[in-house]
Amino acid sequence: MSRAETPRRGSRSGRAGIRDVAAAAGVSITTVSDALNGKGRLPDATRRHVREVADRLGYRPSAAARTLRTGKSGLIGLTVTTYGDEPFTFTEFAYFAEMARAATSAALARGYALVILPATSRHDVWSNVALDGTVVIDPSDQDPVVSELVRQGLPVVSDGRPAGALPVTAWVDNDHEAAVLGILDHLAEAGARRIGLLTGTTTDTYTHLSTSAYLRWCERVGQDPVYEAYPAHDPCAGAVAADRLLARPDRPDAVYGLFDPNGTDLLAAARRYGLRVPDDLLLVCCSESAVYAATEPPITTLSLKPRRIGTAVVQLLIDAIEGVESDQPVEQVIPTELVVRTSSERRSPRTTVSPPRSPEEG
Amino acid sequence: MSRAETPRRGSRSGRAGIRDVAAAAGVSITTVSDALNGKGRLPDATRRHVREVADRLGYRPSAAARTLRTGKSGLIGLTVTTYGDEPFTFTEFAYFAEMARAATSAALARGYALVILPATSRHDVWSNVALDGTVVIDPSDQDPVVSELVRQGLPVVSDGRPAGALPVTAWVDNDHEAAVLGILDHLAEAGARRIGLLTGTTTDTYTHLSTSAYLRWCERVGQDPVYEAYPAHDPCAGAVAADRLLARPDRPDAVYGLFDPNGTDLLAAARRYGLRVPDDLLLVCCSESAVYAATEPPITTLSLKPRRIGTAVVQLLIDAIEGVESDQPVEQVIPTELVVRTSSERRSPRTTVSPPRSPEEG
DNA sequence: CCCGTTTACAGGTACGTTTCTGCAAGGTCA
DNA sequence: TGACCTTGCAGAAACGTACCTGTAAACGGG
Repeated sequence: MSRAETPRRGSRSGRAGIRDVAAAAGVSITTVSDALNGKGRLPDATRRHVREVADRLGYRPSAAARTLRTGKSGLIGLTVTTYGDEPFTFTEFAYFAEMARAATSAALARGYALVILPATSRHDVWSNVALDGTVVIDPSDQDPVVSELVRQGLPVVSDGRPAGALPVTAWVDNDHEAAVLGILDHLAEAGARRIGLLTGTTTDTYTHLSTSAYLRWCERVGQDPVYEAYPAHDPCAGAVAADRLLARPDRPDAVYGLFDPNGTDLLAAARRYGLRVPDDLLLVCCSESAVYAATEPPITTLSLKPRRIGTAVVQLLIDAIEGVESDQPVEQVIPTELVVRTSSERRSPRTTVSPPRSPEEG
Repeated sequence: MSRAETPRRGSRSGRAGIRDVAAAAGVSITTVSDALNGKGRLPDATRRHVREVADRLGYRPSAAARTLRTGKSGLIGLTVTTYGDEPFTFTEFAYFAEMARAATSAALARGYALVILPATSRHDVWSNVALDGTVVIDPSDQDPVVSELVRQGLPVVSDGRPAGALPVTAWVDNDHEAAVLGILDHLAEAGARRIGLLTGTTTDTYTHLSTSAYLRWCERVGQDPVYEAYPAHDPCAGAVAADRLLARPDRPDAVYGLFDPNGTDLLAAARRYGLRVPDDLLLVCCSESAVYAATEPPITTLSLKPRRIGTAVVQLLIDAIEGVESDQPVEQVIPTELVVRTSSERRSPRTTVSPPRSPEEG
């Protein structure tokens, strides 16, 4: 035992370890651990004493050591899709911010913290952080990150229905097709004869499902599709595409924009062409932003309820981390909410906001 | 040595450990570690061989063990102020989202990941995660979290000049006073005779500095202050306050709004009172949102350059974590940018829309 | 008074790395 | 040929915690 010679290195480092607490309290390491974690059989006197000494020394247990020992880190990954260098998506900016906020809140309420990680890892940041599970947003078809995580046995919950046979633990999504059909019916009811779509060139599930729902609706009602697609990650391209759409010879008398900024872009384009909203042009866009309540005129929006999605995703993930293993994937569909405002009310341009109408659910 | 009896537990768990790699490659643990980390003196043949075996086994080093051993986790905390249950601030929503995005990006580029943590910890999430340092946003006067972090010897960099004698390692901020003075001068030059302010009731540094700069400017030019304050975290209160401001008998002919949604709120209020912008009312607000480029009319905004702030904060923090200890606090002031649009141009109300801001940033 | 049981703790091992130290084998030079 | 250096690797000690396994002392019943 060369222990006697080493001069008690605990006090060297600034931080006090569990050993220092044990020595100061005159008990063993085990007793300190049990006292602080509420385990073992200790009289309350000892427990209090240990706790008090620990407080006095400013003892903070090492998260790394605890994680190594217990196998649980209390950390949840949140993947963000990246366009070029920047993480997060541009198009779903408010959506993502709201969703992340709800997810953070829900995670913290259950004692977990969120780690923001890029869907594509340049450096291997992924293996540098011990995760208990991961939330992925809109995973692509054969996402290598997801596969790797699943292979490691980590639970993965996705926001957005996984494309292909991606083996996620659970997923949460809206019924995008129903939402689009609901909007198109709403516009038709308001008197629209030719409904246009502002969509994206990207191949993500949201864009794809929404666009194909639009096309099927057109086919059903016998309308020629009128749509413009643009790279949704480019903030400038949206305004240009909105302009193109209204400049067409077969100009639509109603437009649904799939992305958050489309509302202002379409409104500005309509002004340039002298089109009055909603008299000459009905407008709806998918957005979580509050600005559309105060525009002139206020614009009808479809909310994907990111708060509920963020909360649900985290709850499912933590359940999978802690709880019973339900080996079959859990799927959860969150209803969307159409906030009807003046921009889509042709007949009676009231200024009051209609109560939110939720489309039928699947 | 009871080693011989224990039946090689490495293969039990799903994940392969460094021991399994060593055994499979026919070398020692040391050699595996050295080979994978580029340390030690090993011939390239050995290095390649080990790497290949590790790949074949799908070996991922345990982040917890590495952190425990090295003392570095590669994790940076990002504190968000909370109002009630929800993290993030409402008022600086776009600001925070942009800032967090830039911070995430900068951190990832240097091999670090961001952990979102609440400024107030209900559960002790803080001690459950091993941090190398922390970014705090707008720390309050005697922030207990910051004090505790500093006491632990962790570097802390704040977005926003620390109030009081908060011992942060470094901070980054705008020159809010100069920004406000610049805006007021700009409005006065455009012909404003009585400039109003839409401000907040909160006591944070941004609100306080901006308001007192306004008051001093009023004193200097001999104008009676005309301002309304509201709880900035309440999204509805802003519209009400904007209305109050324009309903006053001493109605201002120009208004600066300190918070992001103030632009749309003021514009809507102006419409209700039949005030034309910019003819009857000049408008400026502090915002990072792109919608103000497409409103009718486009609104002049002050950008606090959150991208640059987020990047700078992270760079300073990582420098402090890794680099030379510059024992004196590093202070960095980021210039603001006034994006002049129609709403503050009295003389020449052009109808051209300013070009949208391009994603690349200085 | 003795034995079984509970109480209150201590010892020691394992979690999976990194890294310091050691140690043969082979080469170089006087 | 012996002293000495370099190369190529292995052994083993930490890092700080949690928990399993002991084990004395106190206690109660017969």
